[in-house]
Amino acid sequence: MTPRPDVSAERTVQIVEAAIAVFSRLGFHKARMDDIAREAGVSKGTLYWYFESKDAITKALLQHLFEQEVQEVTTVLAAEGSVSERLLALTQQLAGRLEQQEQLIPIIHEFYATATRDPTVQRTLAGYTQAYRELLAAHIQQGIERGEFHLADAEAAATIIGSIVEGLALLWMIDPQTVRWRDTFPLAMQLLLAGMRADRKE
Amino acid sequence: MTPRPDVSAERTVQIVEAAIAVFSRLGFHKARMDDIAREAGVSKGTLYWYFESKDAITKALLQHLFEQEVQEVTTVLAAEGSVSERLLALTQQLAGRLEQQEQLIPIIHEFYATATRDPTVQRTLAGYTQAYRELLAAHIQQGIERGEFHLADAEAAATIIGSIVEGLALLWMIDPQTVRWRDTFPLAMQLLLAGMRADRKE
Amino acid sequence: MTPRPDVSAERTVQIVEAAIAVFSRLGFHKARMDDIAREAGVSKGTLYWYFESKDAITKALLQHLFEQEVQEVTTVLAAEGSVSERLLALTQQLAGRLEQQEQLIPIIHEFYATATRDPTVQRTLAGYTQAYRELLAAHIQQGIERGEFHLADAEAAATIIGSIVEGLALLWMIDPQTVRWRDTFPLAMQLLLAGMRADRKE
Amino acid sequence: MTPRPDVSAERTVQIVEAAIAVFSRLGFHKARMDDIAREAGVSKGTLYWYFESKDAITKALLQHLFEQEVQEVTTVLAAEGSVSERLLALTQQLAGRLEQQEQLIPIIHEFYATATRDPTVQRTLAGYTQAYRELLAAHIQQGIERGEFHLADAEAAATIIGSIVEGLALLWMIDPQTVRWRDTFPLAMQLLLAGMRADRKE
DNA sequence: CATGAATGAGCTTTCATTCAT
DNA sequence: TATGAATGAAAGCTCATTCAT
Repeated sequence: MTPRPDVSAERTVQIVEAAIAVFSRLGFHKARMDDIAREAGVSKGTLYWYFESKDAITKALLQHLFEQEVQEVTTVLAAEGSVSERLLALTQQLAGRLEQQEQLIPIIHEFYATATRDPTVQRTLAGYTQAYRELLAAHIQQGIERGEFHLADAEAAATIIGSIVEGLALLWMIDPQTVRWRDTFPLAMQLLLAGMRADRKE
Repeated sequence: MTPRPDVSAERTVQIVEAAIAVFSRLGFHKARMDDIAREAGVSKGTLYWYFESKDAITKALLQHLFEQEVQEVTTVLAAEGSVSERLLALTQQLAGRLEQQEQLIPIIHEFYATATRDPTVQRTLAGYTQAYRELLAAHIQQGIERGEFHLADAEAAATIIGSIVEGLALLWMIDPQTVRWRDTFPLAMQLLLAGMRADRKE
Repeated sequence: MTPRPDVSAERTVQIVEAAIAVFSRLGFHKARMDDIAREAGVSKGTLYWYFESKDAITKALLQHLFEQEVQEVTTVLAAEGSVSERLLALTQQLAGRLEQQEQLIPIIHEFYATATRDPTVQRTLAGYTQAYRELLAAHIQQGIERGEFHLADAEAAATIIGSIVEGLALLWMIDPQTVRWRDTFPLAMQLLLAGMRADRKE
Repeated sequence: MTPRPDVSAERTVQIVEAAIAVFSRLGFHKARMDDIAREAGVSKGTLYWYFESKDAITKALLQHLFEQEVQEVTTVLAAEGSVSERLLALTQQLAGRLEQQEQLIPIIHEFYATATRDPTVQRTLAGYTQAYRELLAAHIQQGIERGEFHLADAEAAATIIGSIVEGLALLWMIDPQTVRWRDTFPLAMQLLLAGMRADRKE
């Protein structure tokens, strides 16, 4: 008669978080369902009660991460100030995020790599990156209209910013010793914004 | 008893190229040694005659790919003209290369992702990206000394260019429909170069 | 506090009938307790309230089926007329039953097959087939005593009739296209009865 | 250079025979691939080198048995003498075979039971039983033409004989204590043959 | 040098059963 | 009585690697 509290939601989170921990430690392919179960403090069967498969856990995990990311970017870009200022603020925001989630970057890249061979993954990821780029593009367009930037193609500029984010994270993953994200990202943005402000004619 | 010619070298290349084909088709984790053997037209045992393990093939493969790349970049940057012109020429060069090697991008990303967990891969890849960045940095430094750029940190600028290359390739992999590498990469370089030429003061 | 009516009996039947439906559809080994629960419209826990295990459901199911069968055979054989006539009537009866219960035949065969390895199943099934054969034997014995049949061993003859029933059902299960039970079973009985009536001397 | 002798054929037989032993002991569903491997004295991997799956082993096994059976029946029926005599000889032959293969009968029935749910199994089994029945039918037809039998439908008679064979084996499987195959099968054939010889008019 | 049969640890997923509520 | 979340032992299959020939 006493309805048990619905633990479904928290169990799901619990499992996803365990998966994040295990994937961070071992990577997707070396992580076994047993590892995730042990980390989550539940049995292997419970994993399958809440998720269809290992892949399903992975997808939930990444969805979780991407949603957070788009959300944060939205918030930062909604602040006061010139578009340039907001974009520079974004670099700080993302630098912080990267530092927090260091160990997740390889998982994300493993997942990226599967996009070419799995249309569902492809579509999901493309959806997120498009949302991201559209968000940036809208702000850049605003900057163009306000006369802040001299630029024809806001979309392309947005893609370039996205590329720098992803590319720096990637180089950092390959070579964390030498690549200094914290300084380099703001510099990149400064140079890019300077270029966008400049009256180029060639 | 005429000594047979040493077929070692060509067998090695044959196997590496088979591995490239198979990895492209299936990805690293789904590619079986049997697949590579069949593709190379040799037996599985032969694979192990020339390579210690699947990982060893992988490393040879990466070497194969990156050596070519660094070589080409070196050549392009050795051309006549201002540093800006040479860097813009580089964008053309790399765009062409990307188009030719579409199918390799996901493999390379799989390896990037493993770098965090495999120190050998890490070291190999870091070595290549460093070589790449140093090459760029040297040219940018030249540009600074000639007064072409107003910039303190040639290394950071080199990293930024590298990031754009890698980041655009990544976004294109995720979303080939929307990301237009051919146009975006030159634009990125133009904006960046404009920024590097500008007298920034903040 | 009016005592609720005992729903035990109807729940039991409800579950057994659900099991029949599910086993028919999927076979014993592929049928999961979840499937039976869903089919019965109860929870999996309820299944275990009424039955100890999947095997217990199975045994109840077999009982359910065989009790009906022995009952019907008894009724048909209790009719008026010569033993031959009654046995021929039985063929009509069984042919009809087979047609109604087409989907049950494979399940029954799965249980037959397990008899060798499960003494309980063995005993249960052997009990039913013995009851069946004794019933037939009693009637055949009557036929012998009345001079209708020239035959020494009523038991063996009963077993033969049982064999034809089971064997035809089996062949029909294997090859429903070619085996025409409706015609073949009466013919078999006619030939057998003719043989039983004949004065054989070898 | 010295070609190794092809052990493929004998390995296959070795595995099938191990499977027969294990299936006899445990039944199809309880038999694990590990059990078969251990019994055959090879590794589990070797099983999969020679057979695609557990099912494939089962099918090879049964094909083996059925082919033998049809072969033996063909041989016995090719003997001298009246059709009646040959059919009676067949009962001896099959009784011997049954005794030898006692433990295989449950496996065969497990397989029969799957026919309804697996069209491939269905087709295979139907093929064998048809071959069997056609063989019998041809001989019975001969008996009809020679005036040995008074009978319209040789096919149906063949099916009846087949039913008795299968049905007796089935009842014996269920109740080996009470069903006496050795005596009952010849009696069944005698009664049936007597019926086929008799001038029936009802 | 080359072959390919053989190995066996490892992994995901299934599902009968239990038990707190 | 009834529920359904939780359990965990299985089991089929894969595949990098080895090694006798």
